[in-house]
Amino acid sequence: MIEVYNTLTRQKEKLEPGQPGRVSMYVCGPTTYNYIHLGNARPLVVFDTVRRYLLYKGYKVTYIQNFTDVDDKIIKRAGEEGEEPLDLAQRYINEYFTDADALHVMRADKHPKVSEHITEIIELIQKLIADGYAYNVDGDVFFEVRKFPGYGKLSGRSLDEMQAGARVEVNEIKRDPMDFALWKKAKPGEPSWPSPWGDGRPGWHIECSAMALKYLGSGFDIHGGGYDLIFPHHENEIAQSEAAAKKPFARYWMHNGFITVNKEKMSKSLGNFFLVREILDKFPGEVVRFYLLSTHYRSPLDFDDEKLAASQRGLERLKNSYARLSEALAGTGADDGAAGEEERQFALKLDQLKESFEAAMDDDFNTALAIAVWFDLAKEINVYLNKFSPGGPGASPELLKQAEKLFAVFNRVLGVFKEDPSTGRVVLNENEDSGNNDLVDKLIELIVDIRQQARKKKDWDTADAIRDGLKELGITLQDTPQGVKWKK
RNA sequence: GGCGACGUAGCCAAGUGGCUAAGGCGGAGGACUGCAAAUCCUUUAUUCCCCGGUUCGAAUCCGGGCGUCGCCUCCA
Repeated sequence: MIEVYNTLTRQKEKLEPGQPGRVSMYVCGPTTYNYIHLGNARPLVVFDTVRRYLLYKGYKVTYIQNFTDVDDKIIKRAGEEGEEPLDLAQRYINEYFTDADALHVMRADKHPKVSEHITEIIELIQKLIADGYAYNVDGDVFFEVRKFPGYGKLSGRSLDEMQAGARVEVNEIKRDPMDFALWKKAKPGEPSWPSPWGDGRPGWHIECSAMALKYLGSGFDIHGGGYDLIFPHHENEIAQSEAAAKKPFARYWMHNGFITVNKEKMSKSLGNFFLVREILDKFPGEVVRFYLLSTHYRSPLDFDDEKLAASQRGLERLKNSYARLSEALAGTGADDGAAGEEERQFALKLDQLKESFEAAMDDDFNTALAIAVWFDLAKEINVYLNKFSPGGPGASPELLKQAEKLFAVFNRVLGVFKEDPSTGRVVLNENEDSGNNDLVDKLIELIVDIRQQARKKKDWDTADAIRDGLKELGITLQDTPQGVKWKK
């Protein structure tokens, strides 16, 4: 049984999809006026992981993530760069996929764009006007919040409370300061579309309502996004959608916590943001993803290079264990396969670990705990493998395969390492450049050979000098029982 | 001002009424090695911000205090 923390009810609830065996999800995607930053990346990775776990549990998942390609910030940026707003938005949509791919975020079933859903948006607004929830003031259309009784139910505040704060800009043409724009009258030089109220473009909130209703219908299962979207964005989505459809919009609202820098929210206005691709210059995507999942999704996550580096070292541990496993598996030829006490223990552990992993994920997608279970798996693999010395009796290939499979399952759910689609096996080093630089490789091997000759003669001074010298060039040598391993 | 979240080891981070307070990084010790490196193993919080209270029993519940952060305006 999966439990989900629902922002709407402020508690964990049993996940019961509207249609048995199917889960529909809508996640608010980025406004594409720049490369995405780490704060944008968190919901992508978090909800991608939710999706992956639901798939693992056998649900058919319909996953929609929009792009906001019509927006004030896009228009502003386009003006600065002398580019058409829609072209600029499309450019960053393409760039988005580069980053998302690096983080192993699966493609949504549909990535709808605002600019391609103007018709649906207009129809929705028309309905809201017809039903008395919205009004047109000379080409600007607003949603009248006082007409929607449930306004404030998601963010947990009342209209009166919000106005007590009274930091809302005064806008004479609105009936209530909290009313928000559904349709904005066109200004010269801005992208606009014809509508019954004159040329203009959609307000921010209406797009998500229109697209979610179109692709998932009202009463779909999970709506996700960042914590800061609760108000006003999601509050307004609920108001519009439920006013129009006369029934609940989304059943479970999930919100991820912020990425912080020195404990302060990472945001564009504070200027303390880090672009995903800047980070990817220093760390592989799998490390970034692993780091993003190392904390529960609702908690804040503080970012700095040190923490990523710590994650990277932790990930090495997982990789090593899997590499050892693969090596052992390749080496186990003729084995008695006798199921001794060691084997029974190990088999039992594997079962327990699988259960623990699922229990962690069932509990509101507790990836931090799930990762701990993953480390436990690595340890159990190591402990089991340590019982066998090279040349002696081998480990059980059956169990090793089972362990490998479990590792791959954990990996598939968390999406950390790439997977070989044909074998289902984990790919540990997707970014390693293979094959090129033949000459350099050959030179290194020549040097290594010479060093080996020195070592044979116990000429340690020469051997160490070569090792130190190569190290300074960024090449590390390891003398192992299987021979010398080197790494650039 | 209104509303909300959080405070667990040197650092990160699970756990929210009861077995020995997960896991990772770092540290320490050991195995391996010519020495290293890498790896593996072991170890690392008598205690969960502080003070009261409830309870047979609290990191976990309640009250108060201190501190940090967030939302209320575009933001993932």
